Amino acid sequence: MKFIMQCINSLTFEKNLVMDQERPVKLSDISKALNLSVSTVSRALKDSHEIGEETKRIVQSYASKVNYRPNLIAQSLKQMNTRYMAIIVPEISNSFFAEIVNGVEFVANNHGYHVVIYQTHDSTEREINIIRDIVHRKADGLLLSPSTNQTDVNEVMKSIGAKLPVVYFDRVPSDNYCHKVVCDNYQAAFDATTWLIQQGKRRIAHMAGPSGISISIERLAGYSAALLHAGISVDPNLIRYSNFLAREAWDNLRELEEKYQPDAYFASSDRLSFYCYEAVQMLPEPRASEVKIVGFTNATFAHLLRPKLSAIVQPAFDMGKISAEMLLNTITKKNKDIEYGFIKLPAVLKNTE
Amino acid sequence: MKFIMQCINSLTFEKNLVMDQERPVKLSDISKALNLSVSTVSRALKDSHEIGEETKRIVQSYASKVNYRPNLIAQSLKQMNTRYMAIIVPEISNSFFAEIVNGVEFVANNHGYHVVIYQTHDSTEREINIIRDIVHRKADGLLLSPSTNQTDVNEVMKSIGAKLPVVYFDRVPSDNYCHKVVCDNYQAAFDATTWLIQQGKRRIAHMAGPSGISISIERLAGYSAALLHAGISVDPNLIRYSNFLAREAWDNLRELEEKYQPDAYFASSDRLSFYCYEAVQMLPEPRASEVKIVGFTNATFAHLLRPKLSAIVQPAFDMGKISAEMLLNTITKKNKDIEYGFIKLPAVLKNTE
DNA sequence: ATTATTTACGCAAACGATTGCGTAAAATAG
DNA sequence: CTATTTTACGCAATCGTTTGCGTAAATAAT
Repeated sequence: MKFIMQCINSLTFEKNLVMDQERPVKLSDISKALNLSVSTVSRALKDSHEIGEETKRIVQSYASKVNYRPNLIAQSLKQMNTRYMAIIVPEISNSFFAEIVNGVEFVANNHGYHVVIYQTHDSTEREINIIRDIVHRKADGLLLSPSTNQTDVNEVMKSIGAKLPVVYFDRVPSDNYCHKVVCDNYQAAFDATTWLIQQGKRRIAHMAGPSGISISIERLAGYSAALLHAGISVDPNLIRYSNFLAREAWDNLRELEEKYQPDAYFASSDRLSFYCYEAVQMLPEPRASEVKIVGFTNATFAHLLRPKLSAIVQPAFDMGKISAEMLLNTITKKNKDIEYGFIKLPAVLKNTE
Repeated sequence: MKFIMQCINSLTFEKNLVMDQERPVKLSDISKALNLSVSTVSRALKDSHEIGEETKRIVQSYASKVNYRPNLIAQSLKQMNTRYMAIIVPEISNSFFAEIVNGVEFVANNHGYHVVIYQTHDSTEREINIIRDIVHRKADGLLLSPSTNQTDVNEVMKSIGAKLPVVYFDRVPSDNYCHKVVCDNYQAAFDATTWLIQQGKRRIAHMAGPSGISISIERLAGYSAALLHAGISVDPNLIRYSNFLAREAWDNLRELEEKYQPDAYFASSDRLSFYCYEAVQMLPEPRASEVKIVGFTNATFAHLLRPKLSAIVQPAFDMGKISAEMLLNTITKKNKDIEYGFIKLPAVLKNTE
């Protein structure tokens, strides 16, 4: 019995081997089999009006019988488009960006587009290489959240020019000659800070992201406005800029704790939120459980933390959807008059018990 | 002054517009400019021995001057390869898979390959469509961790046959006619369960993944072996299979708590670990802090949870690296005799205080 | 000096599709 | 019944490379 099974497997295996030799069927195969020209077959398959109904039926049924799939490489070469869009994010493991990607995929797939995901790991050098490569591979469009150091990237983007439709999201350039999708960072930061104030906090530290990028600026502005609105002066000592290296954030946190002992933290990014949380948990009680933290994060399990990490949750999925829609629009009406879009979505404060 | 700036910007803008009209330079542009044939230019650029040294220098320097980049689409069409590999994962926001992707990228990029990431969101239908699309787009290879329901996927993979080199990772088929990279799930589960036993736990529930897939089977085996090794009988009531829907896991957890009140949980996946943790935290004290949990997870911030979530951490980055290396090997020595590889890496238990 | 061999390049056919144009046959118009 | 239009298809160029083969000129061998 076992021997028989062995034989069957072996047969299946050989059959597969034979099938594997077959190359994918192409237009000329169909044209030969049906005694038609390649062009007729091509047109018949796309239901052209120049082809007789009868012929179309024959071609289409034969094509589906032999499981014909057009060679996308050849199509791309001829049509000068690839039907895929690229998205560049710092890190896919970051839930915020993962959700954005999901939103993008949702829209793109519905339009027959593919999404190719790239990670910069917050390295400008990688980012530039990626952008070059995307251009090189002829992506139809790019969704971009530029990494920390913007100047070089801008240079590259300039040199690419209108050759590649681009939609910026999250971190966006300040000028208005581009498509942008963001959340209302100012309002979110204002709300978060106001909430901390309502909890009785006064010495609220702000762990900001790299200075100079849009999100840092807007979140700082919202934080400051909330303080001033509550009649609290803004203490520059309580504001710390960190890039995305753990080291820098930790140094900032340690110094804040040593010198200023804030009674609350407002963290400007996912990673900063968790660094902050970790640093505070390492403090001796009762401070560890008294210091309140609110931070930008879309991490799915943030609500599991005790004491709580209050979270500003961005509508990442929608941001992704809208970004992709904007990109598809500019891809399809290329060469037409460009109308730059700027979408701002609200973020919500959660885990405030 | 502001007016002048405006003008400069305007000028730059127009200049860019002009540049944008330029299409990318191609071989024939170079050949015309240098009065050489296209073939000579092509060969000169790849340093062919059939071209005179002098000519090569001229061509190469001119090409780099005009910033020539070969059209990858055309190259792909001609050479019948695309120099990119696809990787299919359930969810990129899952740190385990994100790390795998990073490992894959690391190796692939070093070999001039691109990595295109696809998500199935644990939908077999999506998975099949993705695989078809990957074949369609002529990826050079595929890294695959098949989703829950394997049969349909196997069917598709069969029909693809040897046309596309594939390396399986994490969740792998049982047969030996394929390349596989996994961690030692059995040993990891054994260690985790043994640790719980050492903590004095006896009624250890196992939240298993979908039955039938490799990781579930091996982890269950390790769990059972550890119990038996400690002289504890395996109670089937304490073993619950959940697919990746939250609903099912929650029902399982509720029933376990109502009927059996385990004193520890061993969770078989990232998501299950967190569901488990959440469910236990919702129990009344003192159970909430007495019940110990250990689960497979690579989440970077798992160590922040209190009470602790002990974690079995897989060497995801290395798994990714090795998978990519295996794939590159089979891509390059296609048609040669295939030697199937099976790599098993150790996982480690962390957060055990 | 004659033949054989390199050397250094060009011609043209691929790769697999798309598409403008040309043209028989069929249909309609005059 | 001829003239014109429409229908239904084929030819061949094209997208940008790569590569087998052919061949002059230059060099080497006899």
